[in-house]
Amino acid sequence: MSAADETADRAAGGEQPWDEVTPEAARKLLIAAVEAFAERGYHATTTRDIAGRAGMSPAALYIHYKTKEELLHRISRIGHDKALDILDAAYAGAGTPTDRLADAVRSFVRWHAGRHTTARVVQYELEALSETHRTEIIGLRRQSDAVVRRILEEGVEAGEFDVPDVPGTAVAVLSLCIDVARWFNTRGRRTPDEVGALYADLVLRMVSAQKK
Amino acid sequence: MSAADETADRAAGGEQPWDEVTPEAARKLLIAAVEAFAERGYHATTTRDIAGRAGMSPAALYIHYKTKEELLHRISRIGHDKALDILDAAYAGAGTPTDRLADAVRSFVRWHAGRHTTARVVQYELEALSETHRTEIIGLRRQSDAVVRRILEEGVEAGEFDVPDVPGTAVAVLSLCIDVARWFNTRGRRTPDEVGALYADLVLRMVSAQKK
DNA sequence: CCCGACGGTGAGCAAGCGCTTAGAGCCTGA
DNA sequence: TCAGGCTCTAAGCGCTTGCTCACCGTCGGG
Repeated sequence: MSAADETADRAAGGEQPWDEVTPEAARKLLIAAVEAFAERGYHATTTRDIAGRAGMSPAALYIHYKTKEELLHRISRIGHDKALDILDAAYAGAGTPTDRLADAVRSFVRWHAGRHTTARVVQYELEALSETHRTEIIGLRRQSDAVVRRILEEGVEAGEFDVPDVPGTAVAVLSLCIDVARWFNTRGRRTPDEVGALYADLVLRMVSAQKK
Repeated sequence: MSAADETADRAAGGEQPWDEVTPEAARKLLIAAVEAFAERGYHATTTRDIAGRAGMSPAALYIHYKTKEELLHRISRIGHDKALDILDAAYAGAGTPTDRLADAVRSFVRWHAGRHTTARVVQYELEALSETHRTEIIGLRRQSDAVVRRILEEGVEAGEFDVPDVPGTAVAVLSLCIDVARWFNTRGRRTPDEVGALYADLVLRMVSAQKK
């Protein structure tokens, strides 16, 4: 990946992903699976389809992954880690709660728009995970929720936010951002950056203390 | 259904649904399908599962529906009609744009929470529809989008709203409401009414002109 | 009193599914 | 040079899937 690509990619909401997946064949299969799952859904995707997209035979899949479900779990786990990283980075950032909430929403939305293929799988295929894997992932999601709630609480304490219902608003903010993965379309008019900016503005309006 | 049930149901966001589906066996199958699709998703649901929930043999399904996909289409069509009705009613209502937007969000969210089983199928199983059926349904969704956009425009004209990006905000508002179907849980702390009220408040904050 | 229509069942077909296995090709190190 | 270990494939197994078909009970009208 060139330096220019890296810059463009970071602007789109994430660095080159899937680097952590090795060897290359395993990564190619995983990327093929992300595309297929995002297009048709986990259950409508066949192992033959995944292997075909990766230019390999169906049996090749089982050298790198025990089951089709393990593939989904790897995708879901990496994606949730990334999403949580984004929120944590915004929480740890400098500035007022207002700045940090705007930053969190902006970068979180940018990722869901720019990587909407991945995000769609990560956010909407939880039910297909095994019991064990699902509870693991749900733990990560609770952490995301906690980060947003904490930013809101700190904003309220600082007198910057007026939020009567912090847990409810945290759910709404996260829900708003996550659902970008469902409707966002690369062929649409907006770039991930633009959607991120729009959403950051909308969320700030939702929580900011009214000047009367 | 008793009068008390009807009142409780209307409060939950919709009158007794599926009345339009006859005969009774067809309705029982359809209700069973809604439950199964909402729980596991369309592709993970078998015709044997649907028939089993309805207390019938697998073959019975094909007396009332040509294919499994036709069942999904009937559900999706009826659900989208209902959702559009709710928005239209709010649009046609009395009061200022502020009142009507609050009403739209409140009742739309109440439906997505109270009937989240149905709503989940309606909102998240579009991809499983056939090409023809999907384009039909997408038309209905565009109408919903147009209604919200029109309320926003009228509010801006009336000077009640300050919305720099009307189409983008309309998408965000609808997205926020729709995603309730994904996370809402009957065993959670909030009633559909409470979520509706919270969301109506949040949306009004998103669009209302700031008093400075 | 019988008859056709209707709504239902039990059994099962063809196709496609996730996954396995036997073995081929190829790289690596002694 | 070649043995041992990886990676990958061709073939296919056992099972489930959406859907069909021959047949059956029930019931209102002539």
